[in-house]
Amino acid sequence: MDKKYTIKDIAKLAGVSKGTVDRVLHKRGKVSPLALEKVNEVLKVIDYEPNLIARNLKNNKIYRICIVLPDPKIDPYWLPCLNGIDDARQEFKAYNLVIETFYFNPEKKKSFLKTNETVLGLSPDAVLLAPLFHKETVDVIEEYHSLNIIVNTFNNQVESSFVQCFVGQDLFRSGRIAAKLLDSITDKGQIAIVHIDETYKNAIHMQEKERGFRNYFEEKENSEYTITTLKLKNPNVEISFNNFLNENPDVSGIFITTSKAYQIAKIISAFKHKKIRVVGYDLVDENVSYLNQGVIDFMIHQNQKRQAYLGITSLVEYFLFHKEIPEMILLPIDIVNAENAEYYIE
Amino acid sequence: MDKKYTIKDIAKLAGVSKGTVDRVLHKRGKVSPLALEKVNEVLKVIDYEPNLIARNLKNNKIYRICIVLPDPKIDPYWLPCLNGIDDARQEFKAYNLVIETFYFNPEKKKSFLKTNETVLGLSPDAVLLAPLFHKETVDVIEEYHSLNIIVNTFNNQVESSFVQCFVGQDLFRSGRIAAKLLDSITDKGQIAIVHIDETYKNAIHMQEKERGFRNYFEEKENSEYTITTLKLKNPNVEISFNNFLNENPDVSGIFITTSKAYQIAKIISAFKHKKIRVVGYDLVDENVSYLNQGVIDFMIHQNQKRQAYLGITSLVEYFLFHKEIPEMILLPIDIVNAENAEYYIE
DNA sequence: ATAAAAAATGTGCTCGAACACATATTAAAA
DNA sequence: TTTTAATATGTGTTCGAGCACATTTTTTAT
Repeated sequence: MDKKYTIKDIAKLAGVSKGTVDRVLHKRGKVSPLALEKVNEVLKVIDYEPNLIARNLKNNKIYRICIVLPDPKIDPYWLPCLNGIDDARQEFKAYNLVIETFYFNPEKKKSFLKTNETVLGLSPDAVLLAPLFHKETVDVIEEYHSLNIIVNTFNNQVESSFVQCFVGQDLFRSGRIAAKLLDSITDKGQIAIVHIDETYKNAIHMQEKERGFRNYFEEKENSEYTITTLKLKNPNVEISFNNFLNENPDVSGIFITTSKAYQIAKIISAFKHKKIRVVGYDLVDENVSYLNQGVIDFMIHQNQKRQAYLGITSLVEYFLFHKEIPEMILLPIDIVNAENAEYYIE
Repeated sequence: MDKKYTIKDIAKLAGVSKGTVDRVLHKRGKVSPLALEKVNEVLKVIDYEPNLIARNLKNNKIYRICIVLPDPKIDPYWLPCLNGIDDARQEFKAYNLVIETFYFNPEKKKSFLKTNETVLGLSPDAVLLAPLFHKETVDVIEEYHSLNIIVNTFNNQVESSFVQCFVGQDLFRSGRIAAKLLDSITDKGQIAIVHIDETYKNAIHMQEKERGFRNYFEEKENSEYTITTLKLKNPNVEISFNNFLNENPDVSGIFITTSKAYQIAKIISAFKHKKIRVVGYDLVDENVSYLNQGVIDFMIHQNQKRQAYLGITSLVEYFLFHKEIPEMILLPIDIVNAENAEYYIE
């Protein structure tokens, strides 16, 4: 009853040859109305699922997927992505896939352009892109598109109709979550939103998080907080923030919009006056350390590993199994405290 | 350079036939020392990965996997599992797999035994089991084992050497997480651990969570809490708990060890005296509703969907791709508040 | 009516691993 | 040395989809 029908079965049932069935299934034409009718009749009754194994055995084209992302040696934020890429590579190693990683220097537009130039030269079937530089990205994507190379982006969103799929998180919502967390662990007083080393390339990220954060408190009636935004730049973070704390003794909560919560945590742990609550992003070692010490209360996990993983697998499954690529994959926004952190560290 | 070698390639390189290579690779014997040497020499140099697609095309055995779990109509806790099962079914629908679901009445041992009897009669290749009744489970697993049927368990752990893999969460740790959460949102006072409708079949679950919960506060120095355990049974939950609240005005936090936090939330939302913090389990509709109302503060997500999914996929990948089945798959323990709940509801 | 062109249909090979079976080689027995 | 047994090696088929090519049928033109 659960028997899998083959093209041969259909051919026999319809009284035609497998070639005809094949033509009907693939709408290749050259089929008489009568034969078409007969085959469709059979297809209506049975539930035909092509055997993907056989299909892939035949179609042994080598698909090449290139991943373009910032060098994790320069910005360790991207390090978990490598594990996600490895996972995907491992999972599909039986297939004819070449999955290659290409780094660029996240501080240099030129490096970004050059890396993409290299990738373009390889004419891969698809590219998974971490689009840091807005204008350059749009141009690059257009180039890929003109060569019929599919482009997925991850981590950062960029509005281009040539992007097949974006994998990432809803940053606005992520800001709201941070707000809710701080709200639940502090009473009243001043809350500081801290942007560290804001640059053109991550500004949108931070602003979106801030928007969500403020939105939460705006929606909440009779909220007893005042909210201040601070933009700090290394190497002056320590001095500036210390000054801020001294000038604002009523600070009860801090929301850091980047991976650099540990810088603030360091200052706070020295600042013994009162308990200040901290919420930040990303499970980099330093953050986890302060999380375990109780200086940071909650972290929000951006799940870069899974972003990279899903960015690749959606492409692979499209090539191999003809699965549709979704327009957007929004990952859950994981809340992490000292007790469940180990599950998310990767 | 990334070329995939085939058996034919090896044969040519070694100067033997593909039959001989096959015998060497599968250690089927009937190979002369000389030929063995020649083939091994080649294998040492190149990196041969058998093409799993071709292998599976040939070995087109139909694998049958049965999932045995409580009827979700009786206990909706199990409802998300169906989605996980469907996901797995969908993902592998191209392969020769029969994935069938069998329900039993979670309140009746007899039903459990009967369902397993039915499954045994089908002699599947593997079974994914939700082992509610301890003794009976051990016996059933032994029966499966004697028929060479692989058994994975999920949700509940049962110590039997015949279980290939357990998929679930670390309940002790989950208790600790709940403790940490309550600790971070309450100051001092009394904390109540509430077990609702504790029965033999879920007692271990609850106790393990309680152990973890208490362990957290034991480790913490100068904790200003007193912790009380309450065992409530329907239909007396409302009366008993109301009495408890009235007799203990210093209650500041509640940890409910089952999916029934909504019952407690209902009572609390009527009890206006002071803010009491609540942490519970599972994203059933009623709980989510109280989470959104702000009566429940945090939920812990047990991820039944993914438990079922991974329980199946580990089996499928073993059969299809000869992947090793891990002894244990521990899922992350997700912390959920009103803002990120939507991502986990399934 | 017949040839030529067009359309429809069927056949056969490929992909790589696995294994049955046929053939070749070597070793042991007569 | 020849026969027989044992062992080693090679060949060919299978799985299902896909596609090139061969063959058949139908249509159009002469």
